[in-house]
Amino acid sequence: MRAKLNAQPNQSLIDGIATLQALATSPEPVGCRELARRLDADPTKINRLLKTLAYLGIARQTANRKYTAGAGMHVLAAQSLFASGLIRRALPVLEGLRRFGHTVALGVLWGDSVSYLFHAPPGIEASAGLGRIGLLPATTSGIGIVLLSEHDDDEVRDIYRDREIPMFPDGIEQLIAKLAEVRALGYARVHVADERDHHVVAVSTGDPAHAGLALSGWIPEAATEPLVAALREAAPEIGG
Amino acid sequence: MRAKLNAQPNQSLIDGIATLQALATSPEPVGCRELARRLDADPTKINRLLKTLAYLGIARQTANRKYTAGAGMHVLAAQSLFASGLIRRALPVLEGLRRFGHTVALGVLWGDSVSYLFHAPPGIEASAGLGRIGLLPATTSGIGIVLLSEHDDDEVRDIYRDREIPMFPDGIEQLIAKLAEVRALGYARVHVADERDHHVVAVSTGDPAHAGLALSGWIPEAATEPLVAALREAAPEIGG
DNA sequence: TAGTAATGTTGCTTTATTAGCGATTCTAGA
DNA sequence: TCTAGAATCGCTAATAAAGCAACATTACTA
Repeated sequence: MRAKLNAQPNQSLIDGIATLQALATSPEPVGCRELARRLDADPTKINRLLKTLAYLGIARQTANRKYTAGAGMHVLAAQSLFASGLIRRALPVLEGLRRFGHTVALGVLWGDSVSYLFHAPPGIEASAGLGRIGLLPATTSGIGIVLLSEHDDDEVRDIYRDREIPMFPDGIEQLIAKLAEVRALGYARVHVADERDHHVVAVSTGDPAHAGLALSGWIPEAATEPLVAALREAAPEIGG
Repeated sequence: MRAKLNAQPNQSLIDGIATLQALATSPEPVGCRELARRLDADPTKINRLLKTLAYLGIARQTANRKYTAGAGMHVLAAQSLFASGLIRRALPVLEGLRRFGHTVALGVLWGDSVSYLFHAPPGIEASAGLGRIGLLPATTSGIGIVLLSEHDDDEVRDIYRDREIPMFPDGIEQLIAKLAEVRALGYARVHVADERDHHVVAVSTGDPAHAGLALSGWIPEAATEPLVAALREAAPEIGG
């Protein structure tokens, strides 16, 4: 469930995290004004937030004055991903799931996006599955769908208010109906959006759910159940 | 080099990141008042910062009202570590360095701490090297020492002002002298603080340096040079 | 089960921080 | 060398944040 705004939120922190998010999702170092344009914010304000982040070591400025993630961001990242045990618990479990010969994925939902912590098709080294895929729209992802289904319908409506919804051309009601189906099933089965007749099956992990686990590939309807059972067996090992 | 404070830093963002750092480095979910005590800050302020972070998905509140990292933190972490390419570039390089039969490590410096992104002794799976070690005092680590040596002496004095320095009982001047030695050599060779006659050799990577690469184990003086050469060859593959 | 202590959160008011405008500095490219 | 765009600064007014006191919630013990 998404937390409600408290009585007196800190707007500077909201702006600062938005700046940091934009920075973290930029594949290349980015300039102060460009970032302000992306955020539709005043350049002076963004400059001050970036300079503050740089002072803290969360961001760093490259030789041509552009900004990118700094060592402090990597330390925070390591703490949250590694020291929390999420990746450490997950890697052997994910390795085990590869026995089915499908793509194995672990992802987390943030707003309307899914970040794939791990995504390994058959044939590549497990450790190479880290960071292969970045952020994708949540509604284009089986993991995204199963994690969205853990939200209230009202929350989903807020996330997608006045927005086109990728893969759901009929809009919010189509998405809400799909999420209801997923809730009833307890897992998501989604058609992959390419020419192959591939599907994703995905379950959530953690209580409350904070990550999703998926297998994808050529999965006929009849093969769904045993794969879901394997995912459900694996999920508590990761959820912590 | 540590960035200088700009003309108008954002104090709320500084406080917010301090709160987030304290949260990320807590091995267990932590309560609002406990966190305020650790930060020597007003509980109301910390509660508001935490609530704001929770609203953003960076933190989440557990069932017993304590706070821990949330999905948004994991997404930011994944973006900065994985999508930036740091881990993806590093893992095959680190795997290659294991041919020497020593412990291989990659770490980043933040303030007075080193976070080990990777630390794999001989005999364990490379992917298990992620997250094995958390935060350590920088001065107890070869990687910390080599990265501290990239700072101005004044910066180092600021970091350690009025503080005891782990492994440097004679204080700041002893540390400054060691850092000067490391600068002259271009690498760090540090005795491991246990009963074995083990040493670490470490070099920095990136320009400006933002991570350190190390080998540790039984390394006689005569074996230092070829190991340093291998580290120096490996470093640009990671530094990006 | 009731009481107590600790914790989490709110409302209000004051104050300090932040925002934005205009100016200045810096850098890259022609 | 000049120009344009980007980065950053200084100043001032406005608003957001801080802190105090009060209230709400929870957990533990007798």
